[in-house]
Amino acid sequence: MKSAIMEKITIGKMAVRVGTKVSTIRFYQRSGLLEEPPKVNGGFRYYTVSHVGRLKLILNAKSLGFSLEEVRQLIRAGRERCDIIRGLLKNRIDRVEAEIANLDTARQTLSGLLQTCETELPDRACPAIDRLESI
Amino acid sequence: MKSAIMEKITIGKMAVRVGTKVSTIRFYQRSGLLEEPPKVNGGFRYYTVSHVGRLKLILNAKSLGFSLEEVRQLIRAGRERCDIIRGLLKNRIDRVEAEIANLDTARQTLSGLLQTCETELPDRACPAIDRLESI
DNA sequence: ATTGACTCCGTACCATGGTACGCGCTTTAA
DNA sequence: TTAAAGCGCGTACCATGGTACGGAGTCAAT
Repeated sequence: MKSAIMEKITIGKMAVRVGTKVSTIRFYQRSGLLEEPPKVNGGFRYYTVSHVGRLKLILNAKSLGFSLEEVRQLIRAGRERCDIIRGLLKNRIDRVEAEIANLDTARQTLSGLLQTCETELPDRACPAIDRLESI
Repeated sequence: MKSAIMEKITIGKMAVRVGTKVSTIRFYQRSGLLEEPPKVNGGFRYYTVSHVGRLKLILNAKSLGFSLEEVRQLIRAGRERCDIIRGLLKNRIDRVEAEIANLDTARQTLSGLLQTCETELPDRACPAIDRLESI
Protein backbone atom coordinates (compact mmCIF):
# COMPACT_ATOMS: atom_id res chain seq x y z
CA MET A 1 0.00 0.00 0.00
CA LYS A 2 1.74 3.06 -1.28
CA SER A 3 1.38 6.62 -0.18
CA ALA A 4 -1.51 8.51 -1.76
CA ILE A 5 0.75 11.28 -3.00
CA MET A 6 3.29 9.30 -5.01
CA GLU A 7 5.89 11.78 -6.08
CA LYS A 8 7.68 10.44 -9.08
CA ILE A 9 11.31 10.23 -8.14
CA THR A 10 13.45 10.58 -11.24
CA ILE A 11 17.16 10.01 -11.15
CA GLY A 12 17.81 13.74 -11.03
CA LYS A 13 15.50 14.25 -8.04
CA MET A 14 17.12 11.33 -6.26
CA ALA A 15 20.55 12.85 -6.90
CA VAL A 16 19.49 16.16 -5.36
CA ARG A 17 17.80 14.40 -2.47
CA VAL A 18 20.92 12.53 -1.39
CA GLY A 19 23.39 15.17 -2.50
CA THR A 20 25.15 13.45 -5.32
CA LYS A 21 25.25 13.59 -9.10
CA VAL A 22 23.25 11.78 -11.74
CA SER A 23 26.44 10.57 -13.37
CA THR A 24 27.59 9.11 -10.07
CA ILE A 25 24.32 7.25 -9.59
CA ARG A 26 24.58 5.82 -13.08
CA PHE A 27 28.13 4.79 -12.31
CA TYR A 28 26.93 2.93 -9.20
CA GLN A 29 24.28 1.24 -11.32
CA ARG A 30 26.86 0.17 -13.88
CA SER A 31 28.94 -1.13 -10.99
CA GLY A 32 26.09 -3.32 -9.82
CA LEU A 33 25.56 -1.50 -6.53
CA LEU A 34 22.19 -0.02 -7.31
CA GLU A 35 19.30 -1.56 -9.21
CA GLU A 36 17.69 0.20 -12.14
CA PRO A 37 13.92 0.30 -11.88
CA PRO A 38 12.01 -0.60 -15.06
CA LYS A 39 11.12 2.10 -17.55
CA VAL A 40 7.46 3.08 -17.36
CA ASN A 41 6.22 2.23 -20.87
CA GLY A 42 9.33 3.26 -22.66
CA GLY A 43 9.69 6.50 -20.79
CA PHE A 44 11.54 7.42 -17.62
CA ARG A 45 12.65 5.20 -14.79
CA TYR A 46 11.10 6.08 -11.46
CA TYR A 47 12.84 5.38 -8.21
CA THR A 48 11.35 4.32 -4.89
CA VAL A 49 12.29 5.07 -1.30
CA SER A 50 14.01 1.70 -1.35
CA HIS A 51 16.36 2.87 -4.08
CA VAL A 52 16.99 6.07 -2.19
CA GLY A 53 17.81 4.04 0.92
CA ARG A 54 20.21 1.86 -0.97
CA LEU A 55 21.90 4.91 -2.44
CA LYS A 56 22.24 6.46 1.00
CA LEU A 57 23.75 3.23 2.21
CA ILE A 58 26.35 3.35 -0.53
CA LEU A 59 27.18 6.98 0.17
CA ASN A 60 27.37 6.49 3.93
CA ALA A 61 29.52 3.40 3.65
CA LYS A 62 31.78 5.27 1.29
CA SER A 63 32.06 8.15 3.74
CA LEU A 64 33.24 5.62 6.33
CA GLY A 65 36.00 4.69 3.93
CA PHE A 66 34.65 1.44 2.53
CA SER A 67 35.70 0.79 -1.05
CA LEU A 68 32.99 0.16 -3.61
CA GLU A 69 34.01 -3.50 -3.57
CA GLU A 70 33.39 -3.58 0.17
CA VAL A 71 30.08 -1.83 -0.28
CA ARG A 72 29.22 -4.60 -2.71
CA GLN A 73 30.05 -7.13 -0.01
CA LEU A 74 28.01 -5.26 2.59
CA ILE A 75 25.04 -5.28 0.25
CA ARG A 76 25.46 -8.94 -0.62
CA ALA A 77 25.59 -9.81 3.05
CA GLY A 78 22.43 -7.85 3.72
CA ARG A 79 20.33 -8.28 6.85
CA GLU A 80 20.75 -12.06 6.81
CA ARG A 81 24.48 -12.24 7.34
CA CYS A 82 25.20 -10.07 10.34
CA ASP A 83 28.42 -12.04 10.86
CA ILE A 84 29.76 -10.88 7.51
CA ILE A 85 28.74 -7.31 8.22
CA ARG A 86 30.48 -7.46 11.59
CA GLY A 87 33.60 -8.82 9.90
CA LEU A 88 33.64 -5.97 7.44
CA LEU A 89 33.10 -3.45 10.23
CA LYS A 90 35.91 -4.90 12.32
CA ASN A 91 38.23 -4.98 9.36
CA ARG A 92 37.47 -1.35 8.55
CA ILE A 93 38.02 -0.34 12.17
CA ASP A 94 41.41 -2.03 12.14
CA ARG A 95 42.41 -0.26 8.97
CA VAL A 96 41.17 3.08 10.29
CA GLU A 97 43.24 2.66 13.42
CA ALA A 98 46.30 1.76 11.38
CA GLU A 99 45.75 4.79 9.15
CA ILE A 100 45.41 7.04 12.18
CA ALA A 101 48.64 5.68 13.60
CA ASN A 102 50.44 6.27 10.30
CA LEU A 103 49.07 9.77 10.00
CA ASP A 104 50.09 10.53 13.54
CA THR A 105 53.63 9.46 12.82
CA ALA A 106 53.61 11.52 9.63
CA ARG A 107 52.31 14.52 11.53
CA GLN A 108 55.17 14.28 14.00
CA THR A 109 57.74 13.94 11.25
CA LEU A 110 56.28 16.90 9.38
CA SER A 111 56.25 19.02 12.52
CA GLY A 112 59.85 18.10 13.13
CA LEU A 113 60.80 19.21 9.65
CA LEU A 114 58.93 22.46 10.06
CA GLN A 115 60.63 23.10 13.40
CA THR A 116 63.99 22.54 11.78
CA CYS A 117 63.18 25.20 9.23
CA GLU A 118 62.04 27.68 11.82
CA THR A 119 64.97 27.26 14.16
CA GLU A 120 67.76 26.85 11.63
CA LEU A 121 66.63 29.63 9.36
CA PRO A 122 69.64 31.97 9.75
CA ASP A 123 71.54 30.50 6.81
CA ARG A 124 69.77 30.52 3.48
CA ALA A 125 69.60 26.82 2.59
CA CYS A 126 66.37 25.09 3.60
CA PRO A 127 67.26 22.30 6.01
CA ALA A 128 64.01 20.41 5.56
CA ILE A 129 64.43 19.60 1.90
CA ASP A 130 67.78 18.01 2.63
CA ARG A 131 66.50 16.10 5.61
CA LEU A 132 63.76 14.72 3.37
CA GLU A 133 66.45 12.72 1.57
CA SER A 134 67.27 10.75 4.69
CA ILE A 135 64.37 10.26 7.02
CA MET B 1 87.03 14.42 -7.51
CA LYS B 2 85.16 11.19 -7.47
CA SER B 3 85.67 8.19 -5.24
CA ALA B 4 88.36 5.78 -6.41
CA ILE B 5 86.01 2.82 -6.28
CA MET B 6 83.18 4.10 -8.49
CA GLU B 7 80.53 1.47 -8.39
CA LYS B 8 78.40 1.83 -11.44
CA ILE B 9 74.88 2.36 -10.23
CA THR B 10 72.45 1.09 -12.82
CA ILE B 11 68.75 1.71 -12.53
CA GLY B 12 68.22 -1.79 -11.18
CA LYS B 13 70.80 -1.37 -8.44
CA MET B 14 69.32 1.98 -7.50
CA ALA B 15 65.89 0.40 -7.28
CA VAL B 16 67.14 -2.29 -4.91
CA ARG B 17 69.07 0.26 -2.91
CA VAL B 18 66.06 2.41 -2.15
CA GLY B 19 63.54 -0.40 -2.13
CA THR B 20 61.44 0.39 -5.15
CA LYS B 21 60.98 -0.93 -8.67
CA VAL B 22 62.66 -0.05 -11.93
CA SER B 23 59.31 0.64 -13.52
CA THR B 24 58.46 3.07 -10.73
CA ILE B 25 61.73 4.92 -11.18
CA ARG B 26 61.10 5.21 -14.90
CA PHE B 27 57.63 6.49 -14.12
CA TYR B 28 59.10 9.21 -11.89
CA GLN B 29 61.49 10.12 -14.69
CA ARG B 30 58.64 10.35 -17.17
CA SER B 31 56.83 12.53 -14.64
CA GLY B 32 59.73 14.95 -14.48
CA LEU B 33 60.65 14.23 -10.87
CA LEU B 34 63.95 12.54 -11.50
CA GLU B 35 66.59 13.38 -14.07
CA GLU B 36 67.95 10.77 -16.45
CA PRO B 37 71.73 10.70 -16.55
CA PRO B 38 73.28 10.56 -20.04
CA LYS B 39 73.98 7.20 -21.64
CA VAL B 40 77.64 6.24 -21.56
CA ASN B 41 78.50 5.96 -25.25
CA GLY B 42 75.23 4.53 -26.32
CA GLY B 43 75.10 2.00 -23.50
CA PHE B 44 73.62 2.11 -20.02
CA ARG B 45 72.77 5.11 -17.93
CA TYR B 46 74.66 5.28 -14.65
CA TYR B 47 73.25 7.00 -11.61
CA THR B 48 75.06 9.02 -8.96
CA VAL B 49 74.47 9.44 -5.24
CA SER B 50 72.72 12.63 -6.17
CA HIS B 51 70.14 10.70 -8.14
CA VAL B 52 69.74 8.25 -5.29
CA GLY B 53 69.22 11.15 -2.90
CA ARG B 54 66.59 12.67 -5.13
CA LEU B 55 64.83 9.35 -5.40
CA LYS B 56 64.84 8.95 -1.62
CA LEU B 57 63.40 12.42 -1.33
CA ILE B 58 60.55 11.48 -3.63
CA LEU B 59 59.86 8.27 -1.74
CA ASN B 60 60.04 9.89 1.68
CA ALA B 61 57.82 12.78 0.67
CA LYS B 62 55.35 10.29 -0.75
CA SER B 63 55.38 8.34 2.50
CA LEU B 64 54.43 11.55 4.28
CA GLY B 65 51.41 11.75 2.01
CA PHE B 66 52.56 14.37 -0.47
CA SER B 67 51.16 13.87 -3.94
CA LEU B 68 53.58 13.65 -6.84
CA GLU B 69 52.49 17.15 -7.83
CA GLU B 70 53.47 18.39 -4.39
CA VAL B 71 56.77 16.52 -4.61
CA ARG B 72 57.33 18.39 -7.87
CA GLN B 73 56.72 21.66 -6.00
CA LEU B 74 59.06 20.66 -3.17
CA ILE B 75 61.77 19.91 -5.70
CA ARG B 76 61.19 23.13 -7.64
CA ALA B 77 61.42 25.10 -4.41
CA GLY B 78 64.68 23.40 -3.49
CA ARG B 79 67.07 24.75 -0.87
CA GLU B 80 66.59 28.33 -2.06
CA ARG B 81 62.93 28.71 -1.22
CA CYS B 82 62.54 27.60 2.35
CA ASP B 83 59.38 29.69 2.58
CA ILE B 84 57.71 27.57 -0.08
CA ILE B 85 58.88 24.37 1.60
CA ARG B 86 57.46 25.59 4.88
CA GLY B 87 54.18 26.41 3.19
CA LEU B 88 53.94 22.92 1.76
CA LEU B 89 54.80 21.39 5.13
CA LYS B 90 52.18 23.46 6.93
CA ASN B 91 49.57 22.64 4.34
CA ARG B 92 50.31 18.95 4.64
CA ILE B 93 50.14 19.11 8.42
CA ASP B 94 46.74 20.77 8.21
CA ARG B 95 45.46 18.10 5.88
CA VAL B 96 46.89 15.32 8.03
CA GLU B 97 45.13 16.73 11.07
CA ALA B 98 41.87 17.00 9.17
CA GLU B 99 42.24 13.42 7.96
CA ILE B 100 42.92 12.21 11.47
CA ALA B 101 39.83 14.01 12.73
CA ASN B 102 37.71 12.44 9.98
CA LEU B 103 39.11 9.01 10.64
CA ASP B 104 38.47 9.39 14.31
CA THR B 105 34.84 10.26 13.67
CA ALA B 106 34.59 7.31 11.30
CA ARG B 107 36.11 5.03 13.90
CA GLN B 108 33.52 6.08 16.44
CA THR B 109 30.68 5.57 14.01
CA LEU B 110 31.99 2.16 13.00
CA SER B 111 32.38 1.13 16.63
CA GLY B 112 28.83 2.26 17.29
CA LEU B 113 27.55 0.14 14.42
CA LEU B 114 29.50 -2.85 15.64
CA GLN B 115 28.16 -2.39 19.16
CA THR B 116 24.63 -2.30 17.81
CA CYS B 117 25.23 -5.63 16.14
CA GLU B 118 26.64 -7.20 19.25
CA THR B 119 23.97 -6.01 21.64
CA GLU B 120 20.90 -6.32 19.40
CA LEU B 121 21.86 -9.71 18.01
CA PRO B 122 18.87 -11.73 19.40
CA ASP B 123 16.72 -11.27 16.30
CA ARG B 124 18.24 -12.36 13.04
CA ALA B 125 18.22 -9.13 11.00
CA CYS B 126 21.48 -7.22 11.10
CA PRO B 127 20.81 -3.80 12.61
CA ALA B 128 23.98 -2.22 11.27
CA ILE B 129 23.17 -2.57 7.60
CA ASP B 130 19.88 -0.77 8.14
CA ARG B 131 21.44 1.95 10.24
CA LEU B 132 23.91 2.53 7.39
CA GLU B 133 21.03 3.92 5.35
CA SER B 134 20.50 6.76 7.78
CA ILE B 135 23.64 7.94 9.50
C1' DA C 1 83.49 -16.04 -26.89
C1' DT C 2 79.40 -17.01 -25.17
C1' DT C 3 75.53 -16.78 -22.26
C1' DG C 4 72.54 -15.07 -18.88
C1' DA C 5 71.11 -11.06 -16.67
C1' DC C 6 70.24 -6.55 -17.14
C1' DT C 7 69.02 -2.12 -19.65
C1' DC C 8 66.68 0.92 -23.03
C1' DC C 9 62.62 2.55 -25.06
C1' DG C 10 58.10 2.89 -26.63
C1' DT C 11 53.77 1.68 -25.83
C1' DA C 12 50.01 -0.24 -23.64
C1' DC C 13 47.55 -1.46 -19.77
C1' DC C 14 45.87 -1.61 -14.71
C1' DA C 15 42.70 -0.16 -10.56
C1' DT C 16 39.79 3.23 -8.40
C1' DG C 17 36.10 6.30 -8.55
C1' DG C 18 34.06 8.83 -11.04
C1' DT C 19 32.79 12.77 -15.02
C1' DA C 20 31.45 14.36 -19.65
C1' DC C 21 29.23 14.38 -24.21
C1' DG C 22 25.79 14.02 -27.44
C1' DC C 23 21.77 12.30 -29.71
C1' DG C 24 17.10 11.51 -29.44
C1' DC C 25 13.04 10.96 -26.65
C1' DT C 26 9.89 12.16 -22.63
C1' DT C 27 7.80 15.31 -19.36
C1' DT C 28 6.03 19.16 -17.60
C1' DA C 29 4.93 23.88 -17.08
C1' DA C 30 3.45 27.99 -19.28
C1' DT D 1 0.69 23.00 -27.87
C1' DT D 2 5.03 23.94 -27.66
C1' DA D 3 9.43 24.98 -25.65
C1' DA D 4 12.64 24.05 -22.10
C1' DA D 5 14.26 21.00 -18.86
C1' DG D 6 15.27 16.55 -17.84
C1' DC D 7 16.04 11.54 -18.91
C1' DG D 8 18.14 7.19 -21.35
C1' DC D 9 21.98 5.23 -23.33
C1' DG D 10 26.34 4.37 -25.25
C1' DT D 11 30.70 5.71 -25.30
C1' DA D 12 34.65 8.10 -24.19
C1' DC D 13 37.44 10.39 -21.15
C1' DC D 14 39.63 12.07 -16.60
C1' DA D 15 43.24 11.93 -12.53
C1' DT D 16 46.39 9.33 -9.72
C1' DG D 17 50.13 6.28 -9.26
C1' DG D 18 51.91 3.10 -11.07
C1' DT D 19 52.87 -1.91 -13.74
C1' DA D 20 53.76 -4.86 -17.77
C1' DC D 21 55.50 -6.30 -22.35
C1' DG D 22 58.64 -7.06 -25.89
C1' DG D 23 62.39 -6.51 -28.97
C1' DA D 24 66.95 -5.03 -29.40
C1' DG D 25 71.15 -3.82 -27.41
C1' DT D 26 74.76 -4.06 -23.52
C1' DC D 27 77.46 -5.83 -19.67
C1' DA D 28 79.90 -9.05 -16.90
C1' DA D 29 81.28 -13.47 -15.46
C1' DT D 30 82.73 -17.92 -16.86
